[in-house]
Amino acid sequence: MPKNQFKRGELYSFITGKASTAIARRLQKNFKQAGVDITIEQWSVLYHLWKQDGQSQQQLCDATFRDKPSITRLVDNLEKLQLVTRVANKDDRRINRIYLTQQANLLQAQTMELANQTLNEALEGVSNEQIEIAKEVLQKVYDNLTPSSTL
Amino acid sequence: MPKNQFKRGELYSFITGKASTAIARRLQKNFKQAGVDITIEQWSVLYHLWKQDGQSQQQLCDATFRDKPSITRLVDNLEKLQLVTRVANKDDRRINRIYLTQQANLLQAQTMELANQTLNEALEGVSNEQIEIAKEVLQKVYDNLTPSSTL
DNA sequence: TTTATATAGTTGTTTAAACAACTATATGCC
DNA sequence: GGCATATAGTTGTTTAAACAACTATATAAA
Repeated sequence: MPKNQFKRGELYSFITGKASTAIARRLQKNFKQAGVDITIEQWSVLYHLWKQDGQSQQQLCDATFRDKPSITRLVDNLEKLQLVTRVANKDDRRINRIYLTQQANLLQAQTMELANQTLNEALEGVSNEQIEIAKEVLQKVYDNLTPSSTL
Repeated sequence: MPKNQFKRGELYSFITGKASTAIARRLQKNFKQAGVDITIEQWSVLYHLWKQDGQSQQQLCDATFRDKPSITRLVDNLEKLQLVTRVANKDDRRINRIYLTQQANLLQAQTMELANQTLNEALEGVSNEQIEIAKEVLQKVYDNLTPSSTL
């Protein structure tokens, strides 16, 4: 018999990612209420730059699980908002390094707090043990489906 | 102390839904390989119509967790593909009922099989107990963040 | 040095999401 | 009946994702 046979109805929510969609919508709403006028996708790029500034666009692709055109355009929009700057690399002129502006750094504490708050809203009533298992499952799913793990 | 304090790094994957994105991409790829030329979003509408045909657009909004403009345009595109038809309701002329075409019904068995197969790829090596807990957590997150549960 | 190949990033096109503003129909109240 | 309000659906606009095709630079091989 097949390893995992899904009862109808179970299948759908796993595929559509209703939960993560709900989290993203709530976070966007919380940003808006706080007067933070950036998209969640833009924030996700800033998030990785706060972890390490000056990453190349390719590094941001890997970090954010997006393709190169998506990052090109997100960086375009972040540049228009004066939150990052592209700096051409001297040694390898194919590479742009992306640096945060002062304006972007002003957003860090506030938005990280909003993200934490949003996750607390989302996970209200869920035990740490359950969260731990859910995270493991989601990580395993990701690893199962992401080519780099099979190379 | 706060109920759930997230270590940095844990936060990100929950918000971005990397796992569900990965599943959607794999399903799209599996559709393409099988010569099924529809998007996952279009499929998600068909999925709910296969469960119950003739739903109104509003019912499809609720079922697919999308807003009305999104459903309007998905139905537009599904109509262009001749997979559904809009039928104006006699009693209440505001309502369109959406009906599957024969062509759409031909896709049901194949795409449901591809979806099951994709989930099996995704959940390889994950126990049923873990899956059960992950599902509970995701459902709880959804309920926590979805207004209807608070009304 | 020339040529092939790989890597970094950009551009074009289609589909979809989010949000606001809109039209049309129905319902409830006076 | 006439008016306010709610509901169903559409349209416009911006942002983003996916995919293919492209340019520019670097590396490796001949």
